[in-house]
Amino acid sequence: MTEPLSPQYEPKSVEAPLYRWWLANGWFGPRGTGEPYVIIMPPPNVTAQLHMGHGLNLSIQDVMIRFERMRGRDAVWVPGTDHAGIATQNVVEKLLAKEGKTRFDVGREAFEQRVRSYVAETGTTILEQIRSLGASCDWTRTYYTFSDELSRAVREAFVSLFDKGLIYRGKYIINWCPRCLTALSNEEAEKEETDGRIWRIRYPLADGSGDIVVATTRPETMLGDTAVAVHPDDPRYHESIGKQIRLPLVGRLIPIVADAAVDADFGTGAVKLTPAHDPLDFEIAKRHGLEAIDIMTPDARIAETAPERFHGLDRFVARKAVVAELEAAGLMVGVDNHRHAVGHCYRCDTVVEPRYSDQWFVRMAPLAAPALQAYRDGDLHFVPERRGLEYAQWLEGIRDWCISRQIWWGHRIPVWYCQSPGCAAMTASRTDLDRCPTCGGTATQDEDVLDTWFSSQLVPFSSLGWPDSTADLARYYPGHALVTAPEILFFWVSRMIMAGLESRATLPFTTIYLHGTVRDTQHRKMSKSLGNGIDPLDVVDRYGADALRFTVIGGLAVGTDVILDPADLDTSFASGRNFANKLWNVGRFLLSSLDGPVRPLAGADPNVVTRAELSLADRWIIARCEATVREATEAFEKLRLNDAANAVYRFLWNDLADWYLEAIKPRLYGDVPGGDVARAVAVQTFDVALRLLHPVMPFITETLWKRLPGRADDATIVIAPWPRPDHRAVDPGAVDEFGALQEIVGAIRSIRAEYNVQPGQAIRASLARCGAHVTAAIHQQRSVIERLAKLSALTVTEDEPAGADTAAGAVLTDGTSLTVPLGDLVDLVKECARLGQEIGRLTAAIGNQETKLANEQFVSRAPADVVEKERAKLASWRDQAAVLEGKRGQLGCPP
RNA sequence: GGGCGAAUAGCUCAGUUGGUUCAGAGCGCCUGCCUUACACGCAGGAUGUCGGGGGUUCGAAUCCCUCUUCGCCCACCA
Repeated sequence: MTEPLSPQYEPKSVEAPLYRWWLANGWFGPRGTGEPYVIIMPPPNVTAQLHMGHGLNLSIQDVMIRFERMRGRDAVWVPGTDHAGIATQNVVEKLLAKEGKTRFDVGREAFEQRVRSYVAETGTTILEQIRSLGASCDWTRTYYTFSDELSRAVREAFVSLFDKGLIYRGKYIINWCPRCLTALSNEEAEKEETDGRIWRIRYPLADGSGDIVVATTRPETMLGDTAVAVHPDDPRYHESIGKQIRLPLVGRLIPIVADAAVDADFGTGAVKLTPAHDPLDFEIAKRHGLEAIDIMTPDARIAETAPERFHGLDRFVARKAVVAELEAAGLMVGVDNHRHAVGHCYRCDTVVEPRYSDQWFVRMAPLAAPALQAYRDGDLHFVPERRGLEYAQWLEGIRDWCISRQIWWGHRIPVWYCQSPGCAAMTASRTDLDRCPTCGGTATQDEDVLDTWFSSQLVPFSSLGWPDSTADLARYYPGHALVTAPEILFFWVSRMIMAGLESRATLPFTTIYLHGTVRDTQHRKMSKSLGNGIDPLDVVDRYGADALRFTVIGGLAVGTDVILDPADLDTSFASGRNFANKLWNVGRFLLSSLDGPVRPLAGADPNVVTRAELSLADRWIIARCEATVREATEAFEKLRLNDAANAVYRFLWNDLADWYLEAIKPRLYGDVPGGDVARAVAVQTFDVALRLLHPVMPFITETLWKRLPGRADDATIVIAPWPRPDHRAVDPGAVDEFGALQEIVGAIRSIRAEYNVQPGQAIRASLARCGAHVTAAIHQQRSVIERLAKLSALTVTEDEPAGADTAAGAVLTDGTSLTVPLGDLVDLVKECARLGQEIGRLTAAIGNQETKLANEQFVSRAPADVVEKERAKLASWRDQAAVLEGKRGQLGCPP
């Protein structure tokens, strides 16, 4: 750890060994003391590869957990993976497809085995990738939603809900994915606005007395029609109610029924009813005792319940065939374009088919009520706040949750059916059953598995040992924050809240941070299929994890998306990469200037640096450091992570590096006295800044911090104490006075640039009309100003210096007059114009200000302090303008 | 169809309670510099009807109304 530092930061050589060192020392684990602070990681799919969404999500969580850890909390970040039922099954099915097989060819048990071994191989990949970002998880608690332990929790939750009557089985219209061959929950059927068509079809009355025209967006479903419905009060159809229709193409006789659910104003006001394939139709049919004819096979082909010529046709092929036949029969009245929302499978994007089938459901209303109440009571803190409204609205309109899936990869539903004809008992059980507990007959388990989200909703407590009463559970439940993308607010976050309230009678967390999405420059979501993704591992490899983290955190306004350019990583991650390098060089410079022990700044040590020894620059950087501590701490607390990161950035770059280090170089080099004090101040403020930055850039801060003087070999910034505000460091006088010096230096630099003074050429400058404090400051920091503005001499006079007829000049905001004699370099015409322009600007401002202050309304109604400030402003501007006029006079400028 | 939000520099966005952070930052752009920590750098610059219109107010990027344009969530008008 003591080899010389390279001029350019090389994250690759630093990060991996450092992470191993952290792990070896167990600093990410729980301390067991202090108030717990717990974050449960949203489990990535067990087959996932790290993408930028993870990069963003994990960076945020790690910042939060590291911040709280340094503040002394017993910070525990619980990582895990999700078995991801449908998604994982799809992956393995694709592998099988390459061998020309389906899961049905290999059989259920062999398939499950195949998935298990696949997951065993790849399951640790994503966790390894997470480590490369520097995530300070408690790896001893890594969970997996399909482990034996969590499977036991799933059974417990299921049976408990079943026993309370909150889980039931029944035949309803559910969302069916014909590709995945399973039922989906409402949330898993993503509605997408789609341009479609709506056809108007003539249905003839059986008695030949006329016809009725129905409208439909899915003509193929007519093969399963069992009625036509109209509104009972619709005068157009009053006479038709109760009559029979001869269903075209099929020949079946179906009734016309009246139901208030029909909207008379939509379409033709008459709805064809296909109870087996539409939820509204199903509802109406139930009320009228109508039959439901399922005309589709699981893979959405026309089934044998429809006329034979359609058998086996894909639903969209059948649609064309039905339309063609209806047209040929002269029954097609017309077709219109129609934009409507169509459900798509969230895993494979196939159009979802509403399907009548036997499924398991969770009764949600009783679970939703307390979850909604918690929000209304203000017990849930959403970031950004408006997301809470979405949460509440979803709960208000909650519908029962279909939890059974007709796939093979997942927690088998723990329900056994008695095979004895006389018994047929249905038993939910925590343990496997062979025999029916009622009659002792053979019992067989339900074939379906549970929705993946049924298991992941339990992780805030199942990952801590529930249903056993473990010490972990007692200490680390409930947790505190939950950080995730808004897409899974309903899938996961809401359900965790309901599950926590149901199983543990406590909210699983109280802060819900919902971050934006990572997008490309065209604001498209990054995706494999678009090829616009950024591989975080690639970014880490090029620029380091710290650069990635700073870039996303620093650019992350609360609740907004992060825009990155996949085609230009250099530019996308420039801010993080550049800052890391800057920081590296600040550290390199500082460390190289330290020889021997550095005196402490505070404490009882007789060697301590006293306040009297501090120069203005010292007091200023200490005050700025103090302000940064306050600003960053408050921003982290409010989860304004970008504000915190940028506050430290500004301090380190714009204050410490740009001004302070430049100011103390002569002292450090020994050219002027006070080097030991400067070293002490620089080391202390740098130490503080490193700690403030550590949550965002853990690797580089640790690397530099460890090299600061006086560190033991096993010292780590990971658990270093968070800097505390120190009122003794607050020093508005130093901030003002050093600010005046900065303005002076800036003004001289501007003039140098304006007149192309060679960077190496020292020039003279003089100041007049300074205030007492500033005069003192100038005298104390004369060498600093001379150095920073590259001056050969700086004089301070009461009045304007004589012989300034070949000088450039400027006035500072406090009225200080700056004169820079440049001899031949000064272009008099240009200088006159420059001063004139400045005067013009001031004159305009003075005019406005005079009008404002002449306004009786303003003077009488605005608060006195505001009026006073405005008066002072006016006076100051007049003063400045007068100084500039004087300069024009000296130069002999034309009026 | 219901609900919510956004529009500020070329790009991505800050701007928290209406008045000294009030017009800002980063990236990009222009000029000059390889000044013994850093060219992934230093110094100096340019750029805006704060989406349009109306209103409230002594005072509006900030509050209200309206229009326009984008975005998000929800939704069984077939």
